[in-house]
Amino acid sequence: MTHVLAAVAWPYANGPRHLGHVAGFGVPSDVFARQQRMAGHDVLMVSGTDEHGTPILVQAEREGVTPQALADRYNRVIAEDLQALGLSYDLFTRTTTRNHYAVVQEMFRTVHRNGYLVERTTMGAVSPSTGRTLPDRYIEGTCPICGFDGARGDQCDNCGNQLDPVDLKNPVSRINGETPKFVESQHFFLDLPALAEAVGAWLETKTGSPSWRPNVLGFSRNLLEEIRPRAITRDIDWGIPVPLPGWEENPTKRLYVWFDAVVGYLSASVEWARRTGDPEAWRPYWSEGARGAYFMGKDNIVFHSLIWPAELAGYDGRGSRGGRPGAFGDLALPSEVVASEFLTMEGRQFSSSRGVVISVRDVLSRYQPDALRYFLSAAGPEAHDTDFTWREFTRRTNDELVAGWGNLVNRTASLVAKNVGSIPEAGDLTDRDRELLATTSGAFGVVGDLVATHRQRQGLSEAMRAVGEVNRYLSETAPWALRTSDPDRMRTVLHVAAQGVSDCRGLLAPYLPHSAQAVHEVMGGTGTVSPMPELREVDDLDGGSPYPVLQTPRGGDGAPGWGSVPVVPGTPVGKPTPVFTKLDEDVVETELERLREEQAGG
RNA sequence: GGGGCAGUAGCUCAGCCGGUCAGAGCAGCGGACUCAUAAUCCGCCGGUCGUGGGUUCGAGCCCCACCUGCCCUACCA
Repeated sequence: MTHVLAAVAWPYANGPRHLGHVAGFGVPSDVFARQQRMAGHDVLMVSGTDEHGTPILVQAEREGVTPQALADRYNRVIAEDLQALGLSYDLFTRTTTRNHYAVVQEMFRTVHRNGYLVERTTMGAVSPSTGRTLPDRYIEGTCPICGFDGARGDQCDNCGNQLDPVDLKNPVSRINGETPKFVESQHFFLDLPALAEAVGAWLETKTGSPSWRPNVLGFSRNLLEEIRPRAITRDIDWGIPVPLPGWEENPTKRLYVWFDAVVGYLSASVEWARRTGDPEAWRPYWSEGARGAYFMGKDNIVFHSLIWPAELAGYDGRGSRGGRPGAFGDLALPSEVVASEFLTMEGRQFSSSRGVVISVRDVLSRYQPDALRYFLSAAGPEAHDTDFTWREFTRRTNDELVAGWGNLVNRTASLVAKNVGSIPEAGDLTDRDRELLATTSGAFGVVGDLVATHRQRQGLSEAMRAVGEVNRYLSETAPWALRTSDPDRMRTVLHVAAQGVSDCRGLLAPYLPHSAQAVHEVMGGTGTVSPMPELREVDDLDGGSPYPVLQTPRGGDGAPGWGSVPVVPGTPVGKPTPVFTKLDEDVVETELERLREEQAGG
């Protein structure tokens, strides 16, 4: 038994999340966490909404609400969506809790005390009307190199050169059109060069690890080569105050959103522990022997393989300036950074502004969560970008999920119900029977290894192969033809088939938890085999406003392990109702039409 | 500009460290079966593995160049 921290990227609360988001961090982390729990590990899966930073501020102003009100709204929307998908967080919280503020400030103070935060004067763009930092990406102007008009502050999309916004000609704020002012400002920088050796050494230990994708490792190493100190404060009034005299009282200086967002993994662990009644319960998940798996999309790699490890190394005092850990003690760096590539939508990149988008909520309002989970697990962007199309979604659902797995459950349950009424006893097993049972029970080892090393697509394909084997077994043994000729043999076959279905259910449970539960019940089982997250309203632990959290009941009596569990003869099985809904072919056209309208209107 | 990924049957893709690796699913065609959400099972058809070089006894798998598409480049998973 190992302590496993499943650290899931924090969705940004400036709007509902779309399919690409849950393909990147959501489904893969849940498949992993569920499988690891079944395998007997002690898993802590945490996340929450990321609620600070400029985009939320801008969006709130556009809507005429406070940033907190905007964050409240989308925090709830996102939590509800993730719940509906069945993501089994032990705690899904948010970054505007007092607990989070306190943990982030403790992180800052200790890293500062250890000497890894340095103060510098910078020249940066601010909005003349508000005095806030204007991020590079919000500045537009003429490229000083190629003369292109639509260059952004950080990069010219025309010639591809990286730019410094100070050099842009005719710079204009994309937020309100005013001309930005470039002013000197004091900021704290995370001294990455002083931590580069520690981070580099940590990365080196991951070379050759089956849990690291080579491109993530390569990309991360590359980042280390040209490492520079990085500003972690901003001129903005929405964020966590800098906990130092002279700064804390200043309403226009706040910590940079990314500095606080990654600390969320720790603060959420702490919050989870405090809510269990044992405030120290988070520690085993953050100690050296624990496994810490971080899930995100590829655009987040830098924060998880560089910035966060550097913050942790600075906190622990592992950089070139030495130091010692703060109140949380020595904190373990991630053991693996699992990054997905991107999901595209009908051949185009997801874009809310261009209407190339479908929200998680929309999909779940019309389709079963496991159909979406199946598609994303079978065809998601695990190793490279992949495309979501309605045609392929419909095909995967109908031909693989419904016709392959759903039908196997249905035909088996139906045969048992009609001919016996309960799971029959097995008589003498033939070689064919043993072969099938060896295949389905043996698949646990293979699928488990694949999921544990983040090769979930292959894992699912192996699980579905087992499904195919059971279908083939039924065709070959044809129990329906034995009813009168050899009822004893029929009972044995049905017993073996029921065992095969049970095994497949277990193999698929991490991927398809909703239907695993349903299949369990169709086959006469009782109790919970797939715990589901619950949305609860809770009080802030430190006197802030109440808020919703997701929590998932742990273990329980009926929680099955990772392996074949013998079916119990005599368990009553009635006439089954289908577990999955087959999609009508016109779903494709309907959805494409919806998308076209979205683009026309958006 | 820098970095990365991909280019394998009509379609979507597997192919980990180079030696039954030329595969799977879908589509198409033919058969079987009828327990099951017209589901399932069997068989057939189908590819000079982007292009050109190189290394090797042997290369989708390694190296170089090129072509094409995509992504990241530090506040879109």
